[in-house]
Amino acid sequence: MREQAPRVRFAPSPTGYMHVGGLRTALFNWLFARNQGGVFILRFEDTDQARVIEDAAASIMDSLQWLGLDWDEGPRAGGAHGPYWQSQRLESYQKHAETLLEQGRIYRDWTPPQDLEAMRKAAQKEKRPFKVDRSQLKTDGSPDEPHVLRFAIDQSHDPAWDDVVYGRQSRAGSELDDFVCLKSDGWPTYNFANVVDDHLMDISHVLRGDEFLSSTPKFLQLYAAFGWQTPSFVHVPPVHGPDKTKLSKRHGALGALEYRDWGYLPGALINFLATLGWNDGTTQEIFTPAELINRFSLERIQKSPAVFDDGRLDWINGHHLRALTLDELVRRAEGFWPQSAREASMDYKRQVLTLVQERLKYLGELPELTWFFFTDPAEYPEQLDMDNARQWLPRVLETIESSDFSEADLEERLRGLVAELDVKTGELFKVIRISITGQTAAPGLFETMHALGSETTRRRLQTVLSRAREVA
RNA sequence: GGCCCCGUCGUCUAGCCUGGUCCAGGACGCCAGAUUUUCAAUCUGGUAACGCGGGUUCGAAUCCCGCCGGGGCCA
Repeated sequence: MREQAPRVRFAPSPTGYMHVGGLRTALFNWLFARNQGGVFILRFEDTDQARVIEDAAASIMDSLQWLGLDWDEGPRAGGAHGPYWQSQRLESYQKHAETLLEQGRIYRDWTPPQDLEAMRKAAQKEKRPFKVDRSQLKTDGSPDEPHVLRFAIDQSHDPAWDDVVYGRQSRAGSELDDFVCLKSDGWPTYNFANVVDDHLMDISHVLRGDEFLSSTPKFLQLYAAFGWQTPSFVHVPPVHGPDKTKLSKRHGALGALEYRDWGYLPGALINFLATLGWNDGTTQEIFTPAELINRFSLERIQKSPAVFDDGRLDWINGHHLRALTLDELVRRAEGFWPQSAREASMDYKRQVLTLVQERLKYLGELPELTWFFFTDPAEYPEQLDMDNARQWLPRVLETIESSDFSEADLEERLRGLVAELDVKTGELFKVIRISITGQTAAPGLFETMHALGSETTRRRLQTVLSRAREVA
């Protein structure tokens, strides 16, 4: 155990957008680093050239930035341990492989890929586990001929470690097989590059998905071969889809930027992801990022997988939305307004936001919730009773004729009308509501009328009245 | 197929290490009620779980064993 501030890294492969599962791993790394006053490093593992996608890295960085997961070292940030792209560190891998080659811990293997494939198939056919058998490999040849560099597992060394999440882990050395470190084209495998970089970047805690649990023993042998100190390992359980398999793009798992575009708040998504597989032991459900940083601890990370439940995300997001000050909400809402709101004044939009704030689950709902504040309804739901409209709307227009259109005055007059007409409040208000909003559900009636103003309110009531008369 | 990991309400989880206070607590969802001009928000109540079987023990969600189920890695 080291005394210095921890150094952690998030090391995605830029092979596509990053969905919420990967994001949570990044979040745990970040929370831990910030909680401990440590260093959060971003490194791109782009050694699988065939799978690298051009804009993926940029999209991943944009996602992290949007969420506020700032990294201290990495692309765009720099740092003393760069470069932070594995594709730019090839020489280093070759040099380190060379070292182990000289020590006999790595050997050259000229076995043609098709031979290896045949062995694999044979094993499968005989239903026995496939394991690379050194004696069957072609280990002599000319260094000029294409070959791979393979790590020689020490079968007598049973790797063991104390996983921060999963506890004591160990594996028999005899179960491990010699793995490729450098491919014939000189590029490193994930297994090799990963270990070399974590060491060179002085990573103290390797916090990553639990799919690496089973390859960790191999890594441990590499560390030992190099004589390097091993970092702490913190494997985190996967995020599952509704079908209880690891969340993937096949589930339609969204990326952070899509949540951004739907109008989710970064703080809400962080709140949600942090509590997927971690909790602070209290019954608190809603956290600000600062609170999460304060309370985060590796000890309280779960062992079991957690299903991604978007209903819960909506609830959390609604909560964060309601907690926003009006100014903040106005700022966040920019870009989510319906087209028709373009000409509207800022004051008016503020007024509208006040009315819908407690109804919003995410900002993308803004158009459907507010369109009628900017556009006259063109059609009306069938719940609009035309007979009632024909009968009552003239009286409504009369009643509000001299109103100053303050909420209080509108309320007083309309409630008075209810008494006069001797109808149910809900019945009368329903006709008015539908007439001015085109909807059966809307913000409070007086607030809405007040916001729309006298002229618009009258015009809409008049329109419905005309229609009602036409029908009759 | 081999190896590894996991298993508390539909979902997120507390509790498990240090057995009794747990006929299992909180939250989302759902249902009902209150409020009420609709919707929402809010409040109140309800719904619902220790995978199964053994064992240890006066007593097990908690400890041990087996099984079953799910997931991951290798290929």
